[in-house]
Amino acid sequence: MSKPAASLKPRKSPVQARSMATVSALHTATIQVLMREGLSGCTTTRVAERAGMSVGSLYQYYPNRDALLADILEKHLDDVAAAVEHACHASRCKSVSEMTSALVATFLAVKLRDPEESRALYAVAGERGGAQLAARAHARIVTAIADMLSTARDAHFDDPAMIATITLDSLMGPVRACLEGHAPDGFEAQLEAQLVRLLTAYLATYRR
Amino acid sequence: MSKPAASLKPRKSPVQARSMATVSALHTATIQVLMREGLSGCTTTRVAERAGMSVGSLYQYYPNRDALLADILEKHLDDVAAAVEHACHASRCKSVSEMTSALVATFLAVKLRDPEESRALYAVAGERGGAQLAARAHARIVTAIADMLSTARDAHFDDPAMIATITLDSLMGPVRACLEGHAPDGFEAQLEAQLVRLLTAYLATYRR
Amino acid sequence: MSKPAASLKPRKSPVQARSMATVSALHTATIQVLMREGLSGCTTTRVAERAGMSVGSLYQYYPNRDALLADILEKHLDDVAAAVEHACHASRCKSVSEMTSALVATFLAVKLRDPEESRALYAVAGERGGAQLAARAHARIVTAIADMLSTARDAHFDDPAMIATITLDSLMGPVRACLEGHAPDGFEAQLEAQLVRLLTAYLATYRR
Amino acid sequence: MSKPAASLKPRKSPVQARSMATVSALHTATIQVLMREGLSGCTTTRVAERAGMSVGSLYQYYPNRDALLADILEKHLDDVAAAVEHACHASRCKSVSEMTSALVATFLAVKLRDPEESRALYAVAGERGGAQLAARAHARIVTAIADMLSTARDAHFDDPAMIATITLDSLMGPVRACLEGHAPDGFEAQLEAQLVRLLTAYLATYRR
DNA sequence: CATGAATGAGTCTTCATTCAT
DNA sequence: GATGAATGAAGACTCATTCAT
Repeated sequence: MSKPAASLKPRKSPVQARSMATVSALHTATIQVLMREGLSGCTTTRVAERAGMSVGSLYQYYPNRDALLADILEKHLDDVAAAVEHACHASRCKSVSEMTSALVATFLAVKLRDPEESRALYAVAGERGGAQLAARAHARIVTAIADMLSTARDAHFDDPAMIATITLDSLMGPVRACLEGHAPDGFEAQLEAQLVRLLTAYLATYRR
Repeated sequence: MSKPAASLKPRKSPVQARSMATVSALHTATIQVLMREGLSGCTTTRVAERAGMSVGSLYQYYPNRDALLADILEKHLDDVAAAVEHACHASRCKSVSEMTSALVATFLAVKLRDPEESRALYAVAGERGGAQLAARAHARIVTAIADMLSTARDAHFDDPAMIATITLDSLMGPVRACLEGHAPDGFEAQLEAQLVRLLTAYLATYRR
Repeated sequence: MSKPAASLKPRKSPVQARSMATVSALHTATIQVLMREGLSGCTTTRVAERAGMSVGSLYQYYPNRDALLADILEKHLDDVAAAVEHACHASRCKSVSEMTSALVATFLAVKLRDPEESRALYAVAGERGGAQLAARAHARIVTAIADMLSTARDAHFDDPAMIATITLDSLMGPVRACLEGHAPDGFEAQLEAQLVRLLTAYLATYRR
Repeated sequence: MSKPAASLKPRKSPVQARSMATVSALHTATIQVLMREGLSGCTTTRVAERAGMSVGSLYQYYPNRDALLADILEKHLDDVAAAVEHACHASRCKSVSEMTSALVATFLAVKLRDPEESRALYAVAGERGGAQLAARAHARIVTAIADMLSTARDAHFDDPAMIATITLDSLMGPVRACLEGHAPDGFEAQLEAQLVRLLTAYLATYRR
């Protein structure tokens, strides 16, 4: 992820079974290499090798390295955003406490489902193209949360977008820390309960 | 920050005035290049050039590029940790509300004093060696917060380390988001107040 | 055109109608790609694509890229040589002035009929295998001109081959310059007249 | 010579003795590789190797392959143009016959001084960037010849530029053919005399 | 026979690092 | 000590060619 990158879009739409398998292999391989070697060690050769194919094949599916990285990042972010949007929608008109529980549970579920992947992608999100994708996903999620909060049965928010932003970001902090390994033993076990407590207490200050 | 890096320690202890000035110039130059060109564009030649010296001189002070990056990251993290430790120490035996205010104010002050620098360093922290440094600083800060919380006049924490971790991480989330630019207009203005509100509400749930 | 190229000959003799059409399509496509993308941009894939077939099919007709390029060059050179031979034969026993007019007219006609093609092929002729083909065609044309000159009604040449060589080459110079675009406006319009004047004056110095 | 080529200018001005030697070595090596391997075989690695240095060093002096090729072409063309300009200037106000002799002698002298170099550069001149350089040099020489012709003591030219173009191009044709090896034995020996004869006869048709 | 995905050697170019001056 | 030219391994990417479908 750097430079001006001609096109970040994949070259072929993976319609055929073969293509899908290949793209999927690349996806997995990229995550693995990213984890093991870091962003700068995530070379096209290494990814192709790990995916069991030649560099040439990689370039049959992605026009350049950045497009590959952007693609896996985007897919991940889309998953997360979609999951949160769904949860938020389902929790409309509930109480703040219920909203919080659903949000935290959902967020942890998607983010910690494949911790390796989540962790590996933080590096990608930091770079040029990745930052934009991350920003878009962030905005999308903030909107979903804000919309949900607006319908809270037992609270009123003058500036839902701001509250939603704080909510999301203070949720992401511990999740990220957890993924990056800054966490005492047994932290993860209590993570959900603590986050629910944190956010519930926060949002409850807006109870009407 | 990559590869197995022989030694990440600076070559000379900056005892002499000259050395200190040189190292300082390198420090500044590195941050600037990091900001302008990104991690991968932060080459030794460019850093040396910006610092007004030759590459050869840079290598007089650091055994390799990673050591340089690790050094500036470490210094930054030390600053932050020291500031938080100081604030935490000064707030011992106060009320949860006072603790929260002090902590948030201090954290924002150090992190947002030079936002560019903070942001640039996230990329460094993401790579190999940086993660360890970050973990160490994180642990140090958690300890400081936990120690402070243990003395809270109006609350009791069974597991101060866990609470401290959540506290710190949920503080870092919004700060990071802010640095990375995912923030609506006027977000920063309200940031401090909201974070105080968030953490105060959270810690207050442990009020005795 | 490069490397040691196993065999430069087409794989099949275009006996069948289908083959002929295919080879012809490749011929056209190659010229077009050559013109649009230059020699180095003239890839087998692009040629096949433009010819409306797959790379695999291209390789059914030519053993390698060089053979394809050599083939189109050879065809062009054969055309030119044949035209000149014909004109020279038809002008035997005429006056120097008539010979000159016929030669110039014929040469310009074939070379400028499709200027793009002629130009594109110069690049091909420059490389390895192309030089030999060009040399052969050159020799053939020189012979034709020399034979014609030997029969001139109003002049006598002691060394017809030498005179023919000078004649041909000094004709090719302006033609090439014209094709390559080094030519003032209106140059082309006067080209034929000037070349006739040039060569007539030259050959007339051998008038008996 | 292809693509958009950022900058075609050398990176350092070869002011120091060392630099000059290095650049000179690259110059020679490039010509040699160009001759032996053709334009497409003239790779940066090969050139550096032949010049007895590493690729890195080559890139210390030229920003990319095209700049290297353009530079040697430009130097050659400048030499030729300068020589012709000088000769033309020195022959002002002479007779057509004297002008012709001087022009032909000068042109052959510069072009055949180092035939290898001249020949190798034709391929370079064919490509994108090279064509422009060639066009510029061509125009410069045509102007020089036209200016000279205008002052001819024994002839008058209504359109000196056109005549000069024909003159130059019909001179270049045989020279080029000679360099490319399309020439019977003993051709070169008579070349000068024949070219003088050719051009003198041509220009004499404009005698007043 | 046609197809086009797969291959991988080979290109250009960069950059961390060294060392002669 | 400082300098910066030289090095060359390594990376991104291309493309001629093959071969399973």
